[in-house]
Amino acid sequence: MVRVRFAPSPTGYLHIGSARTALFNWLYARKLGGRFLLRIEDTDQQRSTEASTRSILEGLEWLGLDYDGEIVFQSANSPDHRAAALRLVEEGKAYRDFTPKEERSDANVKREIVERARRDASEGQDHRSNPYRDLPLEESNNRAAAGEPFAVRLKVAHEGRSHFEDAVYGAQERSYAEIEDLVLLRSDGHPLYNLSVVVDDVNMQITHVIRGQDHLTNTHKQALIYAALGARLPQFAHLPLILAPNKAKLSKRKHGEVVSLTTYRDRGFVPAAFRNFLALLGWSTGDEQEIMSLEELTRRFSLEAIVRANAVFNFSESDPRQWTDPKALWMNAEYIRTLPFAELLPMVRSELVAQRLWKQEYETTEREWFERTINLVRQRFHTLRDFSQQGRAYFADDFSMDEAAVQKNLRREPRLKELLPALATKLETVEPFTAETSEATLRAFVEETGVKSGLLINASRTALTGQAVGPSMFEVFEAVGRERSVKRLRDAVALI
RNA sequence: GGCGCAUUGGUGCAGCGGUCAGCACGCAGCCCUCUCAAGGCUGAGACACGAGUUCGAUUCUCGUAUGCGCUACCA
Repeated sequence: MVRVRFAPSPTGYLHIGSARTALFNWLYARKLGGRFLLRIEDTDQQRSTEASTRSILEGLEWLGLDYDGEIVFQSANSPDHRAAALRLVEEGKAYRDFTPKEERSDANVKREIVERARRDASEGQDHRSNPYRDLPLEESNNRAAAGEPFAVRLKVAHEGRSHFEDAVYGAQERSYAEIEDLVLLRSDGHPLYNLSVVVDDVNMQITHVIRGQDHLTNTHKQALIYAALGARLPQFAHLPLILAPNKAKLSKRKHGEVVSLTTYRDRGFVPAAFRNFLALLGWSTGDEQEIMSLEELTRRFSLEAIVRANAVFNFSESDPRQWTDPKALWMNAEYIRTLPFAELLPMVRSELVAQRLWKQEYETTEREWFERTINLVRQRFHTLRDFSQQGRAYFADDFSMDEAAVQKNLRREPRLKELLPALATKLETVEPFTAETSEATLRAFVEETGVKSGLLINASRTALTGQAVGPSMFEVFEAVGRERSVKRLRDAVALI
């Protein structure tokens, strides 16, 4: 049976790249009737937080990705990891390195790595030159027993090549000569990442490791650990990375909240829309279909169709209208306008509740009106927030007047001072008060007064909604209702 | 520095030896129209470069360039 896992570090918010990794793992598991497990890699005590773990769980839930079994907290397994390392020492597959720990400042690691590599190369230093590599086990045991600190390193063979088949990137090969005797256990006894992942993946019986491409080359090291442990290698599938517009790594420090999944929830994304968008970053069906439900994504998903090139997440810090990828925004609007009302309702409700615009009647006596109104306004909304922002005038009387709209549609024509109240009076007696009858009334009024219909229509729009744009005005009359329409037409005079 | 991976319009993807190089988002124009959307139509816009292989390369091979990743007693 297929068993996959999503293994985030709980350091900060859930990154959209991680979210996509989770999605792909989930899709793969669900497609094959397998298990989708969750492992929190909280071994970095300094940086891991409970709040972060919570936000990861919330994020998964928001995306609709449920996990199987209990959450595994990696820190709980470190005794296992340590035992595994020591067992490898006993078996001669790893050795204790008594070299004192080299201190390196975090800030310069990258540079130090490059410098050391250059130095080693020029000195012809090979990766098997550690003086403790061939220390007899007995002496090693004695020194350890005497309390001398040591790190544990894997013994990598002198000759040969490491191979594995990646489901996305194909056959991968690397010479052992390029791989150092990697540290499994730090001198303070803490297991290192590569060891921990492998031991946990073995224990969790993971069959497919689907993760970011940044792990591709390190997979050879992990393959060595699998071999030393005598465990079967899982199938690997590495995913292309999601990059910022300047093709750099997407990071919170540099790019801010666009990379955080919670941002999308908070800014009014429909989960299905964002999920759909994420699925299309680095994967496609091969045909022209882009809008897909979770069921459809599951049915059509395959590792073979994953793209190898990194994807650029296209947004613009300077343009608020493109605060995130325009296609994601488009897709969200697409979902908002096409989702069955019943599916949209809970999301609209919570938005209105949050903004104190919700009335219980919307689900009882005013249900019909509410549904018609939502269906009317959602046609031009992009996020769920719009229901309480641009849509406020439909649900409350204390909406704001857009100054530009007032200028353009009301103030430019002084005659509106008389026209609007007169129109209000006409509308007051119309029965029933619908889009059709309000239109007939307004058209008749136009005939009578000889003004242009557009003048009254646009003025009415601003009077009733505070805006210059919106749905067909006669539908707006009906949605706002007679009483409020009449009042707003009369109140608008004060603004002219 | 070494190793690895990648390279189709601004972005996301199709293409898998012969296509007018396709779709979506975005952009521009037109239609529709009471505004703005939606919708319809039209348009601008790409195979990184150089060698090979081949009757023929976007597609296969090699090289170059560029980008990204890894390289640590970080994860």
